[in-house]
Amino acid sequence: MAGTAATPRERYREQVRAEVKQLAWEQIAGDGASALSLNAIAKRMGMSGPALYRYFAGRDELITALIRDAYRSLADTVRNVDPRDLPGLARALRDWALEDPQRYFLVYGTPVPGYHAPQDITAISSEIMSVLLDACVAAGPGGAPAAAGNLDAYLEGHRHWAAGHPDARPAQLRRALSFWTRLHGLLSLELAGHFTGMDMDVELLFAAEVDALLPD
Amino acid sequence: MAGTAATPRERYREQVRAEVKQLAWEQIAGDGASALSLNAIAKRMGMSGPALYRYFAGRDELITALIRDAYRSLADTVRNVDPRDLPGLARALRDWALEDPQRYFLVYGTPVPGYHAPQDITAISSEIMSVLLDACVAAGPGGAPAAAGNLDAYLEGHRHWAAGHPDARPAQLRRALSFWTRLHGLLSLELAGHFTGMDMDVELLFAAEVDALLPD
DNA sequence: TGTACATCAGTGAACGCGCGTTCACTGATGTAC
DNA sequence: TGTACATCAGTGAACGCGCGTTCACTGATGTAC
Repeated sequence: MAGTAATPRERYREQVRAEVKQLAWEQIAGDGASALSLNAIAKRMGMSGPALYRYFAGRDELITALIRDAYRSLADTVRNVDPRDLPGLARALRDWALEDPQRYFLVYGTPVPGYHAPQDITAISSEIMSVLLDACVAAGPGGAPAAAGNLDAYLEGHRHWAAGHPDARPAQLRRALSFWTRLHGLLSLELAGHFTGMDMDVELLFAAEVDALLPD
Repeated sequence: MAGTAATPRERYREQVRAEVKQLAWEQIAGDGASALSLNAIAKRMGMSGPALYRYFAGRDELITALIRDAYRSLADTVRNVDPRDLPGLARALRDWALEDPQRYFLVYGTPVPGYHAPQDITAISSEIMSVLLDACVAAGPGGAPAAAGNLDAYLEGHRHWAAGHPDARPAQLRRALSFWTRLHGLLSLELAGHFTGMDMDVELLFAAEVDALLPD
């Protein structure tokens, strides 16, 4: 890796940090991010509460690390997909979300009260968006030339969020935005349990929505 | 109204209950539902904590009442729209969401940890869905005959959630589901602040998505 | 209209809990000569 | 290889806080005769 050979102490430090995060995720998986408690984690590790302050400056730093890891994990996941395979990208996103719903919510759900993301996290966020744009451009030309309300014209003037893709046509930008928002809508409703009473095969809905994004 | 004439005491009770809920909403608007505290509300009312137990059996009952009111409010809002005006319905939903983001999240967001909705709330939920279905049927026949993965065939066999609409065609059921999930995707990402860094006119995106749901 | 009683709103003290965080300290591990 | 010192992990006590909830009680409001 990038760093030089780690001393045993450094390796031990990283190991304990990882274990803390691991237990934090288990805690979050149960009751959500707002239930995260340093003392509870310490207890499960067989240590006393203050010991964790050797590894994290406080609760906030731990949450930040978790959120960063979640973004990083998603970014790595989508970058592992063939950049020309839009349905594959959708499937990867879905699998990632179902693997750990609370992790998904930490990224795209209700914001944690009073928390503001540091800059490196927003960087990972646009890395994800960039992969999405790649796939949406590769999927071919966009569909209908212009949607109502001249959205296409607007997008021509507001494509700063797609800075790495000056070649993308407005219809392809639209496709990326729809991909993102539509799939998030389905996933978040599913993960929140809003389909449970409906006896609905969400995967089928998901596939249909992906299909609607592809050229005829 | 339905009840008989209220005694002064009964009226006072309702008044205090309403004030408690009002302050609870203000608290939620700031820090989300998990930050709701009975003691804090009592303090803001100039009363001592235990006094609230005259009006709510506990924190859980208060949250339940708030969630019920939120669902009720949304149901009333959508029922106030011309049942044939699908774009109007979309606009009403959007306005309602923007009016109080946390109220929207209480209905469609990350579920409150450890909370299970009582039956009357799921009833209101299907009331909302029913209005949606009305508008989606009235909007005309569905678009393309069948999406990929024979979703239409599946929906013919799984339309129990649309019990009040035996006349609705599969393409119209699809339209309702897309309406719900797509607009939720946009709204929840917007309310969670995921568009803020993008300099994006979400209302335009919203209008375009609604447009895409209408027959050509 | 007045008296006797029941109902109910609200108080204040208390319980037990878990939280994040600080601080002074003990022991073990590593480093330098 | 051995000694002297510095570094660092982890402990235990403590602080202050706010939480939900219970309990016995006071005082005011309503009801019945």
